[in-house]
Amino acid sequence: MSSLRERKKARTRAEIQRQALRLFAERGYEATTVEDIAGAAEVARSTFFRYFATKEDVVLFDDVDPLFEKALAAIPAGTPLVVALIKALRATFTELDEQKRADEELRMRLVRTVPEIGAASRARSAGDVEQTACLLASALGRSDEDLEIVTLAGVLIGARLVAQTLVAREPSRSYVDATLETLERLRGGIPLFDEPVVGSP
Amino acid sequence: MSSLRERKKARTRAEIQRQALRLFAERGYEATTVEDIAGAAEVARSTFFRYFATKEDVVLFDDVDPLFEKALAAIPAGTPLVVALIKALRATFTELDEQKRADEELRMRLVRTVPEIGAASRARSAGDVEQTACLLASALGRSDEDLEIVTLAGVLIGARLVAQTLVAREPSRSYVDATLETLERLRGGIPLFDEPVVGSP
DNA sequence: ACAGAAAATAGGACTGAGTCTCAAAAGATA
DNA sequence: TATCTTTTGAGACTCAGTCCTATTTTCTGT
Repeated sequence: MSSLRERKKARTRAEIQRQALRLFAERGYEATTVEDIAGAAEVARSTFFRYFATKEDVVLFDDVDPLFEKALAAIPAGTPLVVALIKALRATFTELDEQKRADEELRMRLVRTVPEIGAASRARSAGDVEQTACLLASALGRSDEDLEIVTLAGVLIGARLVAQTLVAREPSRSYVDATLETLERLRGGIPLFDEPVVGSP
Repeated sequence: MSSLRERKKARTRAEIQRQALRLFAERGYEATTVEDIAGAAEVARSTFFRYFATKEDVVLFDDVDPLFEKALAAIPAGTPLVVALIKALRATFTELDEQKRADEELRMRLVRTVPEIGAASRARSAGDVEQTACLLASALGRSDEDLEIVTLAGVLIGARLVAQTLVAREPSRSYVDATLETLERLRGGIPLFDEPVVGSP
């Protein structure tokens, strides 16, 4: 069913992305203009924007959420939620690595390295509370209006932010591991919540 | 110690932000250019960028945080952290005058409403983890490298996001109340963490 | 009170991202 | 082949953000 037209489109898209990643790696993200990328891919500048809405988008093909959703739904009923989340997270990322390893390396490095891309990535992946609440609601068979569901959604997004912070502090670290560790720590309850403050001297 | 120079700077900054928020409310975020804002604040375009690094920053800039920080430091030593946070939050907002409270409301509405601002706000959340961790570290007399501190910081940011969601659902609601309620709920531990998932049918 | 130092501002030039339009090219259809 | 549709190229345009310089405003020492 793939007409010549569709094959060409796919090839153009891939080529733009390939050249973009190559140039980002060579000269850096800021120092590479969209015009450079278009030129390297032998395409007009306006064509670039027909394939990718923004310059960041070349780096961010973020299909993680739907994959995670699928993985979570596949966890057998009766599993405690935290465990289910942990398993689904592992499954998602191992599946992701198998498919596109070479480019994925570079992509991750750019996300960690270039502040602008990192910010864009966080803005997308952090998602909003409502979205996560929906996910949890369907996982637990509850309503997404449920205040407990919403609260839990917030905590989980917080956990992701913590993981990102940990990776930022120690870039060699795996994001998945950092997330898993944070979830594990939260299983023991929210730390320090009843610790006394020291006050001002 | 506040020289004329510093007072003027503070006034200029406040005026730019006030005009910006007013214009955003009137014509929308996209439809308002930095030049419009500068003009309304009777200031040069380049001056705008001396006060705010980006157009988004004019919305994200928050002069409530330092107030909260002060309020937290004023809580007597020995108070459990959650209680201290709750008290400090209350104190901060009762202290705000009518004008600032209204500005704060509008700011929050824009963060929820304009996708671009929401994204920028989320993108900064990770940085906020570090910042919040510092705050908590000094409140508890610990190091901000402490993993428990960082984790707690993430949870609190999550709580803030939850509060925003609740206000979005029920706009008549006060943001402070929503935050306080969420903190109270979290005192009882993270809800639903060990609830069994239903799996896919 | 006044001169000179330090800081803030206005104003404008410039780069690059993102949008839009239109005519030409390539592909599909019959 | 002729014709209709989709994709592309090219260029004009807006606006965010950077940078530089001359000018004004505030501060400081005398």
